[in-house]
Amino acid sequence: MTEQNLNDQELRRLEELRLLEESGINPYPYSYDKTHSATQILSSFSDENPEPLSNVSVAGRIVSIRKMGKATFSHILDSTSKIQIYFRKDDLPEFYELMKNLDMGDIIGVKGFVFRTKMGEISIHAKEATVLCKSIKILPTPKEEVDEQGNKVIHDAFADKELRYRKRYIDLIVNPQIRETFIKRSKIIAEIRKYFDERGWLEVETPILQPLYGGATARPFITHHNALDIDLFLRIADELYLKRLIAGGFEGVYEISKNFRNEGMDKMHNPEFSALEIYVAYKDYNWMMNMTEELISRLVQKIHDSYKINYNGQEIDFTPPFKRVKMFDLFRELTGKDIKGEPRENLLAVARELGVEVDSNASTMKILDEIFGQKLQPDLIQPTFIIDYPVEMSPLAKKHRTEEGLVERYELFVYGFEVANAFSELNDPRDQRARFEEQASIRAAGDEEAMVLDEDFLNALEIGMPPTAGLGIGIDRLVMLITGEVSIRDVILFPQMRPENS
RNA sequence: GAUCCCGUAGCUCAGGUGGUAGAGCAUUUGACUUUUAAUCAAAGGGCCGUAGGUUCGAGUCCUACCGGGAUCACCA
Repeated sequence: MTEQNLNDQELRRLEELRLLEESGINPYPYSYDKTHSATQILSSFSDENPEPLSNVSVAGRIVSIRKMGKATFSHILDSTSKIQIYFRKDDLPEFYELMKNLDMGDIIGVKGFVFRTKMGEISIHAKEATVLCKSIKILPTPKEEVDEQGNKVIHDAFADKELRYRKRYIDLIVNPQIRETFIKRSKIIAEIRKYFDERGWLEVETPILQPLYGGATARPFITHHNALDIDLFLRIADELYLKRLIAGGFEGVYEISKNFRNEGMDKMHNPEFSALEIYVAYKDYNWMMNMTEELISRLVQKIHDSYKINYNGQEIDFTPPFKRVKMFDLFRELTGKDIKGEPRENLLAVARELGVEVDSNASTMKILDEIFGQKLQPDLIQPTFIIDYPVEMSPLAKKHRTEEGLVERYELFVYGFEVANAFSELNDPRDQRARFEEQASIRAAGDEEAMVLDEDFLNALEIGMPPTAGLGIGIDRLVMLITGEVSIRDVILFPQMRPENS
């Protein structure tokens, strides 16, 4: 921060800072004893008995100032809410003088008594006040109005998305609804941990730097370890490590994992994102489906106090049980015929008939995926489990116990996007090796995203992994649904951005 | 990666067919001891994203680049 780069307002604030110090004030003191949060005061004040709140202290950032000569009204914002402070020159003459050198954005502590103003707002009448931090840079100044219907109207909101994402700390200060979103995100994750911990499953940490990447189909980020002089990959998933732990004897493990995928960014994708994976021994995908339903509906209930939410203008009902549909039954509904096991050429013809855009050399798996993605997935608005996928689409899932050519896998779709993916885990090492080899040939044919054979993971399966059910949930998308946000950037505190000065 | 749109004061935005920049909030000065988008009076504040080009003259027209958004493609 050089003085040349500052505008007139900022230079003025530096001058105020100097004046404060000159008058013996430390503008950056070490601590402050606050007795209450703003919310605690607002929710516990009673007009009949204000006595319990006759001597409180609060701290927060000045977000509005209305000076009226020898009295001033101001709102300060703490982590819970805004609260109005009433300053009278008669009550604190020295601080009142000092207030000339305070601005919007400064942080202060206030001691006083709680009362209700003529206009009906619960406020603190200041008896003592302390500067806790002087702000040099200017905050945006949105104004809040309450119209006749009692609705909040925000004027001049800080709305520039680029600035909001790059300077999230400003966004959090001036856009209270964003703060709410991230509080909800934290609650959702805490609730997930609580649910799993109650059941005795172990939260574990597995490597982010992996010598081989696996557990999903995606292009990885590559980095280099100097001491070992080897390239390492940032994980695209933690699946293969968690399954090693099940082989190692843990019966329930989960990890909330940052994964990294070197692919495009849009409102559904950020290069680093959070995923939950959980593996439970001696269970299958049917059991896991019930667990998923219970977990997700419970999360919605905890946040909304209801199973029904509104997402992007659409009511979504998370009341269990969720709809369950076999994938090929959906295909049958769409096409009027059973396309399971059809040769590639026939599937291609079906796709063309439906107007699905698909490359003529696309694999069987790709064609099915395209038909599903373009024709079926967008209509899966209400929570729906899609069950039993073709084996080619699922190299880590166990073959179906009765259906030839399928695996025991389901995905949960809500509002047209995938929220969860789970299967009865493949634990036959011979089959797993064959699937990896199949992936290798797909890779050789030019698909960079096909899975890489992981010999050590196969070794773990050869040592023996019990029957296991596994589940992955995209945390960011789940948070989007539950908080009503339509862009992943609004549920990630610091979304990836291109650097400003390149 | 493709297409379209955007970039003007700290913030939100105006700036027909080219003629050296405007408003509200914020800031400064003054008035005001229950206001709440406080109000009233006055003042200051701009590399108009960057670099070229056309022109007597560019915020405005053209080109490239930088950054962002939306849609599509790719992708869980």
